[in-house]
Amino acid sequence: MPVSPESIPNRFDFKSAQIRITEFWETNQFFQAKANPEKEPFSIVIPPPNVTGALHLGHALNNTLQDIQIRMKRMQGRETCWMPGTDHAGIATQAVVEKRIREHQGLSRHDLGREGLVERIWQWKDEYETRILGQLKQMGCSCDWNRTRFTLDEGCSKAVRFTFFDLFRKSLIYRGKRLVNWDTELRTAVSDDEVVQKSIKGHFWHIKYPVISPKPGEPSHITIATTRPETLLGDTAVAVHPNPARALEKVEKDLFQKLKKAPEKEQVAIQSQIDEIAKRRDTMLSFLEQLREMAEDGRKLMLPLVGREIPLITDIWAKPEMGSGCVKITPAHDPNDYLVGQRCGLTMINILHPDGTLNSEAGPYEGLTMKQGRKKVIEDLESKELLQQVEERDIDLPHSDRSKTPIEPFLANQWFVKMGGLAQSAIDAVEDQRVGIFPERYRKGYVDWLSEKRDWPVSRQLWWGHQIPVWSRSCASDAELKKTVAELKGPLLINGTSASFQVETTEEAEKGKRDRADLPFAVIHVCIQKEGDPLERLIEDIGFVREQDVLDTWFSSALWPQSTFGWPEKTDDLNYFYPTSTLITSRDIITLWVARMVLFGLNNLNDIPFKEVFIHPKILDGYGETMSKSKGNGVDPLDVIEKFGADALRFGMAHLTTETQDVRMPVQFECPNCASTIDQTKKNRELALIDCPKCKQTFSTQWAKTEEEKSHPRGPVLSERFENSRNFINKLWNASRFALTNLEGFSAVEVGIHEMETEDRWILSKLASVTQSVTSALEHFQYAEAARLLYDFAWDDFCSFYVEMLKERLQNENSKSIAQGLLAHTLDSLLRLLSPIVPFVTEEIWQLLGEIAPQRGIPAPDSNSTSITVAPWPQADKSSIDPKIEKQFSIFQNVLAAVRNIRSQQNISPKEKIEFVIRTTADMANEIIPLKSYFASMAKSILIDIGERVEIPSSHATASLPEIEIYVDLHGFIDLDAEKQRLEKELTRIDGLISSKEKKLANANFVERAPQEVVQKERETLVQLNNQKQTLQQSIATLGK
RNA sequence: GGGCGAUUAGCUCAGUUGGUUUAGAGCACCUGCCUUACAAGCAGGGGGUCACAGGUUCGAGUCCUGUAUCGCCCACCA
Repeated sequence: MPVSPESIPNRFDFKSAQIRITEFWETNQFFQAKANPEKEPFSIVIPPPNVTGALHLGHALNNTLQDIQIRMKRMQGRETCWMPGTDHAGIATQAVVEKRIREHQGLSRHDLGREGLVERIWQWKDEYETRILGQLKQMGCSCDWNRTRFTLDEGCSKAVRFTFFDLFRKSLIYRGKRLVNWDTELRTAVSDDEVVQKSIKGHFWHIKYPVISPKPGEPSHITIATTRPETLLGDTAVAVHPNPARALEKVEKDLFQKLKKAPEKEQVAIQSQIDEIAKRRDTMLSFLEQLREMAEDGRKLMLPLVGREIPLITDIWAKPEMGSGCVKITPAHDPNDYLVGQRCGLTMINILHPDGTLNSEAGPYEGLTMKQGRKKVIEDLESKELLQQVEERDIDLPHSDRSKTPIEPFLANQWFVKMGGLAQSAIDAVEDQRVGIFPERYRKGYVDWLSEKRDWPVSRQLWWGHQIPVWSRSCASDAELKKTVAELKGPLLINGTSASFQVETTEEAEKGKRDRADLPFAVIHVCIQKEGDPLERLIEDIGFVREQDVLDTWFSSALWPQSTFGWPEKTDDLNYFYPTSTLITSRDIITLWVARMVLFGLNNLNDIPFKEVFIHPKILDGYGETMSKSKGNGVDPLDVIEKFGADALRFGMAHLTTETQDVRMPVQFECPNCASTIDQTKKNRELALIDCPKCKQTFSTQWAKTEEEKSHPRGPVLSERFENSRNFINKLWNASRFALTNLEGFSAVEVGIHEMETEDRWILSKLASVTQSVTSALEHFQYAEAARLLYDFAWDDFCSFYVEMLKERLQNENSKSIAQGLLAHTLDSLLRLLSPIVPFVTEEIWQLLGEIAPQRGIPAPDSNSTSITVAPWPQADKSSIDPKIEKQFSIFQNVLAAVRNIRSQQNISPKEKIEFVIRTTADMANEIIPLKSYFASMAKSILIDIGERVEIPSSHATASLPEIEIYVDLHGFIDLDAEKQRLEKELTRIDGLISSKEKKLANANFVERAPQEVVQKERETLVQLNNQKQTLQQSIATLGK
């Protein structure tokens, strides 16, 4: 079928191409991976997106970068597996689904029950998983879709259970009472990583605690200050520092140290702190010492409102430099107080129900929420005149990242993973480079975080997740304990191979403080390795009850690289693809996810999960804020694909991924009525409706809720950043369109170097360099560099020069065949190099090219392949790299630019043909002559003479390059003023250069100490510049006549 | 409080081990072009004392120190 410009549209129709090509890829199963010992494997597991919602631009970036690696490696001949899947995202997903059910039906999870809620979440999951996978496919991600996994599926669940059992058996998992971050809304503990600090306006209450029967000279009450007065209901002590004098001294000393090093402007503040300490020493020290003695004397205080006697104790947590110097201790509701409680053996009183209301320990306040409780406590204190003072104060309060409600520290039973040895193994893996982290600066955060070796709380009081495979039973007495253990070991044969048990002695029992009958003596926990093991029923029969809590989402995510390849089974896939090659993710989950994958990989398989990790940037909006749907500044990748195409999205993403992290991307609304763009501001991004300033019509945003609002067409949030990429793809499309229309009758022939023109050798030299550097850039995750190299090569070298130059040759039957060969070859290589980044447009062109030029290649013909996705990656032909040719070509380019510049400055119509001569050395002339015909085609300028002696036109414009003088014949229509201006501007520039060179060379130090070749070069340049100056001066003088 | 990063044109960003004729691109801007691959294009142009102050060096956007501003992460004051 003949190809004409008319048969191919002049814009790449990405919409239809994407659909067609995606189908083509799927039908041919190009992305399916099989363990194949003949080939070297390359595997990546996707960071499984949460099924909480649709993918955003950050995901688009993350997955584009993975796909580029995958596609390149596939072309490089590796057996390539990109494992897709999604994450159940416990808290996050349960929270959104609960919220929705509450909003739509007014029901809580307790109305639905566990099974009901979980079923609803599965529905949600199905919906969003489909959507997410669809988005990935639309982006062109070349995952092996047959392998798609989910962190709650059977295989992952098995891996979770086996891992849990293994750790349990090794006593690396234990249950303990800990102060946890309690989310009262979701009624679950959340980890530290799911807590964010928010500054809010609050108060600082000073409350008087009466001293019980004070001795003469002793105070009648002690004042403590608190931001959370309601917690006093759970107070079990008041503390004072054991050595207030020393503590003050130490603080003072530290401040002096700091003062010495501090910059001037901070010194005043530090000095005033020092003064404050001194003042305290005078006014308060003796009082604090008196309190210390009272504490040592065992004095007690009366807890206001509750009427409980609490001890006055000494503990270093009390800071004499702060507040009143005394601090109330609420061990069950404050992390620091908890530690004090442990140190001093204090009773821990939990005053909260899991839903955040006060329990019976709060006496008359029972049933109130914390907020109501605070109000009532304050009122009561006021009426009893125990409130001494109230200050306004900004307080940093921890909030749950999920429910956005304040966190209540809460004492609860939780399961923990012991991190000591596991963490150390993960540290070692990175420190001895078995796992490489790029950019390297992220290693520090990883190592530091693991070095803390804080035990990992893994239980969540949720319903959506992996239920903890532990059955527990309380024993009221030592006898009962012994009997049950004997039963487990005996008839039930629990010996650690597929089931194991632990005995948890309760703290109360340990301390011999068992004064409450409802507290057990001990608890036995049984962990069973396999789901559905008959043992589950057997132990339930003897009173064991399954743990209701589920595991932290990260527990299953941490197993992702192994569970998806079949672990705990020893599958061929696992053997072949594990450890995976590369992990590409964002920096906020280096600790939560990356570190834990490493330690679980080492624990389960005694091998790292991946060899290298690449941390990519974050995409921010124009104000430097993170994009998110809740702010209204989020860009939906599908909107970008809709408007600019998937390739433009991908190329744009690659282009953004520089070593310098984080990219600002100003975003705009696009008016759906007139397609004009409206810059997004912090104000308008929160509006449901926006009036287009151009067409005056109204459009809606993501915030549209009411029917009225939704009746307006939706205006998507986009970024102009992708326009350039779209244009580039179209440029590539049109260059290919040109090539296709000019390759008719093409047959691949062997082309020797002697048959080539200068420009052929030049483009091959450039192509070889770009092949080399693009390959290296991508292998080192330098995406922006790779995109830039390809952009410049395609647009500047290939389109602007090479294709332009071929136009003439393709008209000539004699030279046509070689020109076609080079055109086909260069385009072919360019397409392949671009294919990982822009797979759709390159595939589309590849198919068209395959029809008209089934064979291509230089020097020898090479056959096409069915799809560019499986075509071999171009090899750089290093023998083509020819600096001499490149130099020669750049001289041509400079002359061309000079002539074009003269044309433009002289306002010569593009249609007007002009003539010019070049005065230059014989050597230089030889360089230029082979390319001289192109001055005519590319600048409508005929080079009529060149050499050492040429006839200079009487009326001319001049340009002066190193060793080259250009005289453009402007007989008659020269614009003298314009020419004079141009020359003088050029002269000023040259003069500037000359003086800087002269200055440099006049410096004796430079001449003596700099390398001789540098000095020599400067000297030559100076001579050159002076020559140019002379030419210019002469021309100016001539003009004056 | 600890750690990390950034600061280059109006905007968003490049700038490899210090040395090409005195910093590049895209967008935006100005001038001229519908030149049969591409107006999502072509040709030309204007615009930056590389945040500031010191230092090292023959030579600094690039290396070192300090300052300022911004951002992120971690830990936190009853």
